[in-house]
Amino acid sequence: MSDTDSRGGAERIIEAAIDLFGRHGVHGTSLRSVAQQAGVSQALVVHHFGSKDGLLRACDHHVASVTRANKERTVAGGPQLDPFQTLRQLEKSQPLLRYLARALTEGGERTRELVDEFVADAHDYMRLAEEAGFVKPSATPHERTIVLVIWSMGALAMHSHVKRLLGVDFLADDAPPESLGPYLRPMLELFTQGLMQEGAFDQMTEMFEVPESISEREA
Amino acid sequence: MSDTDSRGGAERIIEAAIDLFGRHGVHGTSLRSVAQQAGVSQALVVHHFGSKDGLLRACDHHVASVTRANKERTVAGGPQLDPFQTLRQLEKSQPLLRYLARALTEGGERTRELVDEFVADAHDYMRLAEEAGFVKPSATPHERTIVLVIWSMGALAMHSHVKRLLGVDFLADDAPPESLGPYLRPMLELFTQGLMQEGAFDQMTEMFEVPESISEREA
DNA sequence: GCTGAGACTGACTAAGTGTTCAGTCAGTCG
DNA sequence: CGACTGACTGAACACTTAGTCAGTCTCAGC
Repeated sequence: MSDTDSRGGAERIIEAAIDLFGRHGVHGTSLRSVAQQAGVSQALVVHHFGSKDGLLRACDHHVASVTRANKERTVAGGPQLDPFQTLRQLEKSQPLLRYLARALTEGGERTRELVDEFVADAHDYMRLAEEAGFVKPSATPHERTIVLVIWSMGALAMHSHVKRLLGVDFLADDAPPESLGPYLRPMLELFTQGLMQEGAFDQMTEMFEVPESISEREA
Repeated sequence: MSDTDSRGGAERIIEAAIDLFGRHGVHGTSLRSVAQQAGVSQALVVHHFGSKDGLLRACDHHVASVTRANKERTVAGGPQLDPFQTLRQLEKSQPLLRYLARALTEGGERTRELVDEFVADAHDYMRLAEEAGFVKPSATPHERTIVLVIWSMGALAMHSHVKRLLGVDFLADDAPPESLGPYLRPMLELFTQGLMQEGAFDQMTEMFEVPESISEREA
């Protein structure tokens, strides 16, 4: 909306689209509103991206490239429990994370590729962390990693409830690391001392003791 | 759709609305499509519920009453790790769970009440399970319960990815309990043996426990 | 100068949206 | 019987939607 914006129109449009798609969903966002927020005409949006679906794909591609570029930063940061922690430290990460949170649930087939990439990365980190002696070995390492990624993604998708219930804002731009405490502290406690007493395990696993068909799964 | 439907119009409309809202979202569902699926005119929908928002509230109320009615069943079932497990055993629970999964993420303030209820219930269950010797005590029991509920809700919201990655379908009507194995087995393993080795705990909790250590880090 | 390409726009279209309204029909009550 | 109620409908309403189109502007290259 500012008179002097050095960035090109297409770039401003994608930025506005990510913000509005994340805020109100795809169906709840019109090309008009995207154009208005970007300070351009609606026709220009179609001119650049062909259609609303084309704009959506461009947004996905943009988010994917940003997250991919951050993989190196994640690797350098040592063992990581939360795959989105490094994304949070990006500048202006709030709209991007909000878009990602929404895409994870209503994206359907579109987000499949991105999620698979998160899982693959997490698998690498877990293997490294296990070799470094940070995490314990598992009877089903593949499934365990998937469950952990699902929980992280799910918690991101539930960010509004997390903020209300714990006072932890996953989308905050300038949140200091210790502000995540009310979420991370019980998580770390669960991941060290566990949740259940020893006896409860055998009692509950009986129900799921099917032939070891799943353990065949491997990459 | 069927010529002879004993149920009243309002009931059929709510059922159709829950199905379509859960499938395509609120913005992606028109009153026309709801009326068509219910085998009724669009005007009747407005006649019964006043507006689209009124229909939405009626759906929320319906879901809330069903889940509330199942609280007793949950209590009788003993210690429960997943607050949605009993919902899954309902007949025709698939549309209801899908609606719930979508409402959890895009419901915003609307779903606040329902989520708070889930948390309050989970708090009761955790206290009972702790007294029964099933789960270990926690330094932050309140936050721990919230985190567990958030993970459960988040996993439900991620049901499409869970199905693709683990072959576990949270929304399946006729799924036998052991079909949840690939999800529940690593979860139980995490909750008994934990995830991290003993040494890793102190190393990572430093960041969130003592404020002085952080100021030292920055200096 | 001129040409052509591409960013960019206002005006338009056809379809779809939630909502309004007048009115039909089957019952119920006095 | 007539008055009345409530479920139910078709047709219209005003509005928004994604997408089209003709045409303007800027600017590099000849």
